[in-house]
Amino acid sequence: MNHPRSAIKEARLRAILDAATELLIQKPTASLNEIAEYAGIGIATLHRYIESREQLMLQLGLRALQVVGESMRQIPLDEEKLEDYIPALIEALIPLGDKIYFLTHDATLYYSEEIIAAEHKLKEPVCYAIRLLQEKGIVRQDMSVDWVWNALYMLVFIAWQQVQDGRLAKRPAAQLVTDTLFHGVSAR
Amino acid sequence: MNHPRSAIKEARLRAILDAATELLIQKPTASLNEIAEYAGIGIATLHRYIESREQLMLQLGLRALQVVGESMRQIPLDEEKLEDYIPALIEALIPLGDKIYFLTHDATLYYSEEIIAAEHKLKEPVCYAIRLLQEKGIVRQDMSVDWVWNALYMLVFIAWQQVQDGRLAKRPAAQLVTDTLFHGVSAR
DNA sequence: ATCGAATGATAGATAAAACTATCAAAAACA
DNA sequence: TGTTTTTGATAGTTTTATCTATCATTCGAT
Repeated sequence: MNHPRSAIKEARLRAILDAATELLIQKPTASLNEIAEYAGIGIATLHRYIESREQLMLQLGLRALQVVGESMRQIPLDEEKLEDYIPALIEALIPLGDKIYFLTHDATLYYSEEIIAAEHKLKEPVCYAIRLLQEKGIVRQDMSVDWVWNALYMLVFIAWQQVQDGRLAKRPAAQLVTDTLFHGVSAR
Repeated sequence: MNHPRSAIKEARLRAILDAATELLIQKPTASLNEIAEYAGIGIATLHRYIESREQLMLQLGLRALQVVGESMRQIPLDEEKLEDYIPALIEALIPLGDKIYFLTHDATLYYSEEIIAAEHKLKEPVCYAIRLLQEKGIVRQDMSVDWVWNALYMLVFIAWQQVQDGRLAKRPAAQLVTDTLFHGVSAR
């Protein structure tokens, strides 16, 4: 029994997922009733589109990873201009903060093998790039690839948060993350 | 009706909170029953010590902030050796990762005014130090104090996580965070 | 305008966790 | 040892959110 069939239904499902995302960022404990209300639909209809809360969260997580993955694949890993890869990546990732929000904050997703696998697959190309950068002497070799990846990820996330809260302008955010990641907060 | 009266009771309450902390890190969705079992006490006794789940979470959060605050107050803000402040702070903060875990991951705590106020009070002295460091030309002035604080906080947290997972040795963790915070991941 | 599908309001079933009450057994204390 | 307090097991109540069923109304395509 596949819930969505036509194109219209898929669009509506997308709208529901968008609304859920938006509300859950404001209020991570929002119930399905609240989500339905926020999306402007009846609770019954919500249940016609999603199988369960768990499935909803899983979908949000997977969709997030998918969107992030697509953005990431746009960035070319050019051997010539290797040092441009990370800055370009950051630039692309910053606006997606809302999508990855769940991945860091929803406890139920921690257990999903599916999510963990997808997340791992996602970081792979980035880790590969980081390894290359280390070999080329651009990134420190005494820091693990994993550490660099995590630092990158976290900085992107807090930048997005600050933009969200209006404490940081959108435009300079990417440059700030890049600067901080590569050179830290030290003056000169 | 104040639940804990004698010193023994307070010790027991502490033990319960410790157990709860430990379990909730492994399994953020653990029920009170599971927590009681993990702590090796009956569910009825657990309820004799805590008023409700919400109160438990609040207590864990406040206790975390208290512990962190105490550690932070140990670090002297010496005008002479201003540049040693942050490294010393990081050194002191790394082992406390488990205490601050909730503050970043439990959704119910987001709403507590009490927590938010305590958190704000906590960061104040650090932000003051960061401001001084900026004035002395040690920290970049084109980055907001808030940004530096968040970067510091996040790096400490991911370091603790990696130590926890055995992906990073305990000893070099603080140095790694300090290095990354001040000079980033760039080689040379 | 009409027919079939989709919706929303409502009422209610189900499930799971939080919380309470009770009482016999154990522990603490004097 | 005898008394008081605390505990743990158990059973039961309350609460809350998820999920289902129904049906009159609305929407959309023709």
